[in-house]
Amino acid sequence: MTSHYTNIRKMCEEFNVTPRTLRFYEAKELIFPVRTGQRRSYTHQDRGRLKLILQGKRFGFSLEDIRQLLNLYNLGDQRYTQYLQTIEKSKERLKAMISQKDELSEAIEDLKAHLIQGEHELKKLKQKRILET
Amino acid sequence: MTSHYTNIRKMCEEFNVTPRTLRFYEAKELIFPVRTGQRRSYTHQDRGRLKLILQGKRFGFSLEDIRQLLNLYNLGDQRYTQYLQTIEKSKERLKAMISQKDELSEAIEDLKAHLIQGEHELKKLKQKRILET
DNA sequence: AGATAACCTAACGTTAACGTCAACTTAATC
DNA sequence: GATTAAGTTGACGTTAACGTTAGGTTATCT
Repeated sequence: MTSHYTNIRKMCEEFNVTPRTLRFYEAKELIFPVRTGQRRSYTHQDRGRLKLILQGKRFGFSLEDIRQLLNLYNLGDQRYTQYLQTIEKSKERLKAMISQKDELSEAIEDLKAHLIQGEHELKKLKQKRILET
Repeated sequence: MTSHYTNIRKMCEEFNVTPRTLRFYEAKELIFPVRTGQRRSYTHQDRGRLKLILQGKRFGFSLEDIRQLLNLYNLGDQRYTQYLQTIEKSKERLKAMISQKDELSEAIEDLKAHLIQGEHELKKLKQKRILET
């Protein structure tokens, strides 16, 4: 185990977040840096979690959603029933994500069509300007 | 033109939002119901806009983002230069949306893999329980 | 050792997107 | 015509996700 510790500053640079953000995520129990004296030391695990957190955020999950999702990645010492529940939950979430993706695809097609429309109009406007000059 | 007016109550039922929400969107200049006396009357246009607003929200656009996007759908009396700018803007947004979609797809694959993993573990746990009983 | 830099906690401030409540006006109903 | 229902305008409250001081501690550098 090459437990490679990082301080808060480096962590922030690496992921382009502020110290306040990392402390906030810790307060919300999303990451668990260890303490060296008073200072925080971030581990490999924290880095992995933070990556997932930022990814989750980018497509609109709340931190609370993400916290629950993160637990999916840390099973192993869980009890049987809890295990089942978690899997059920993540299946639901998967369904939600897929439908969100589908909706996004539709909206993209929609916007594309509008753009093509727009460029046609643009051509017409150009023509008119030439004729009027 | 079959200008079909609707009151706030029906509008809310139709789209499953509260009156407060509609008034809020109006204050933010996203919809423009006309007034019949003091009361608001929602037009066909408002309905179309509201539909787009709710769709936009579902994949994480802010109301301000949406307000700008909505202007895309109401060109026609615009001037040439503005037109160009708007199209440029929407192209950027389209790019953002596509990359968001791609990222979502990746995350979905990721989660799927984890689920499969999870169900394997589950089987193992089951076996173990049977053996232990 | 004294200054400076990096880190800490605690607590209040901020923005978006409404919720909630009070006090009032207009419309509908008995 | 009095009551009830529906709608209206403020204005203050709320939650999430941090930003922003303020004031104190610990390393590090000179």
